[in-house]
Amino acid sequence: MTLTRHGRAPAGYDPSAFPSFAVTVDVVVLTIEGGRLQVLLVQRGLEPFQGSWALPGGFKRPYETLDEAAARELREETSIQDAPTLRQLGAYGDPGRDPRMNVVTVAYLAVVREVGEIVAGSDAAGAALVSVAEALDGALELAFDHGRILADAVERARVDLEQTGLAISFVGTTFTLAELRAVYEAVWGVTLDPANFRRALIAEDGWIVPTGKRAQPGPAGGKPAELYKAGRSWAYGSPIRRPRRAREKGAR
Amino acid sequence: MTLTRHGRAPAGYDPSAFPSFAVTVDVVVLTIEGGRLQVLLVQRGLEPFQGSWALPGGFKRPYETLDEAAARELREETSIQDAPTLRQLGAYGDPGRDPRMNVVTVAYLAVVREVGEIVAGSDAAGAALVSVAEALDGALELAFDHGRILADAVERARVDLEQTGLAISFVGTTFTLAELRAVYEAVWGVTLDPANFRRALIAEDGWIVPTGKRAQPGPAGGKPAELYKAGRSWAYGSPIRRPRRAREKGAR
DNA sequence: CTAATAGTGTCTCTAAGACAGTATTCC
DNA sequence: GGAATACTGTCTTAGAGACACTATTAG
Repeated sequence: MTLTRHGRAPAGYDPSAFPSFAVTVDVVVLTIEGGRLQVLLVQRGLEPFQGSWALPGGFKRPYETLDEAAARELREETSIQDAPTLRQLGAYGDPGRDPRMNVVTVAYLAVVREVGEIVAGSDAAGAALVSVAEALDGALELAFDHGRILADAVERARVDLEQTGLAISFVGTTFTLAELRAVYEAVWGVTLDPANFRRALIAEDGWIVPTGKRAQPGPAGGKPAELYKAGRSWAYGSPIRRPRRAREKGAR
Repeated sequence: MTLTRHGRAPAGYDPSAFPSFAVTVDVVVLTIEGGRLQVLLVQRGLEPFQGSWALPGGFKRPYETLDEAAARELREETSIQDAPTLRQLGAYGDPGRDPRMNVVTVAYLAVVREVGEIVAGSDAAGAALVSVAEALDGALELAFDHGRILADAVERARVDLEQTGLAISFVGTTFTLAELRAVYEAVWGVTLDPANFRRALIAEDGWIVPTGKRAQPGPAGGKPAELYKAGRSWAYGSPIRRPRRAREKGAR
């Protein structure tokens, strides 16, 4: 048979008439630690990428959706049971991206407060949280095209931080305004004015709800910060806009 | 063999140990005609979607990238030889999305000034430009999950119109400000003030460059509009921001 | 002439941003 | 007390938006 105009096989198709692929799902798990954006990477003992780091991932199964496959991979490799912010980044299918076989991978972005216990697998030489800056500047050898995927994921996180309520996924159920501000500062690489940040959040109801409790001050002291929980408005967007003229991080 | 922790087959893998898929590429071609956003759809004579409309698309081949596959499909079905704005939307792999076989499709968005001659294929009962509003409100029966893909494409276009220089892809090499404004109005479904629109574009150099020529007025008369060409700044973004409080289209 | 479209000038109001000053903690 | 962090109040300014007005065409 020949391929039809649409490239799809008609009703009585012959499976040998079109190329077949393995389809995998890779997950970029981002979190904030020490005021810096971090990504979860695993190290594998397998050729031809022995010793290099890779994103966690695995095969899609025929009877699950892509979203379900990503959620399953996340559950299998971390102690994260439920990641509401698991979102698709895109598909990567360059020929030769996996030298062993014909693989199209679909990348996902997950944003979590903490990674928790990392589930050690049989073939994993290790797994670690790595600074995104380090992973992207070439200091770390990344397998496949995972460097490109990671770069795309970070760019997506920067956009979503402004367009969606992604920010609260980085913090716990209760948080201080300084913690929330640190999320924006780490992902965007900027410094935000604490006073204006607060004002944007309390200008309208729905962003933050006071709990009445206070956080413990750090070792250097300071006034104890109020603890808030997230309001309903995060379902629709973010109260903080990305600064047009980015103030360098650390500048004042 | 068993699947490894990463779900990938190790060096001496057995191809029968993981599920295989057909990978297709579908292209959402958007254009503006008559002040309305339109999409290119094809009608097919094949079961089980006989009589329904679908996005143009076809199989990815092993030795091309996904981007190349999308560009090839676009060339094969329209007279568009080169679409600089061909961008990936995402992957769609729900089980059963194609009842005939196991298919993961990767959707692309192309924005063009005009579709030109539509290349008729052997199995295509027809091809047409259809209003996006009509295609999405259920008036038209769309095959597979192409309704969802189209909805995602339109949402992406709305975002990219603000974040990137997508707008000039909708117009020709020279254009009037009214034409350019119509792009923003059609995609966002809003009415923009012509005066403020002009001001945003001439506030900085780099957005529009006067050609010295003037367009012919329409049948209703009016002052002939200056013809401009696009400046360099469109590579980095858009001078027009999406209105926060959307004025209804047609309101004044 | 009127209707229609292109283009100019100007006013108002909001929100971003800068920053001085106060409150409460640790040392 | 001083240093550090949390929080409040206020001023300035850039930009979005509204809209009156002028210019040039078709009929």
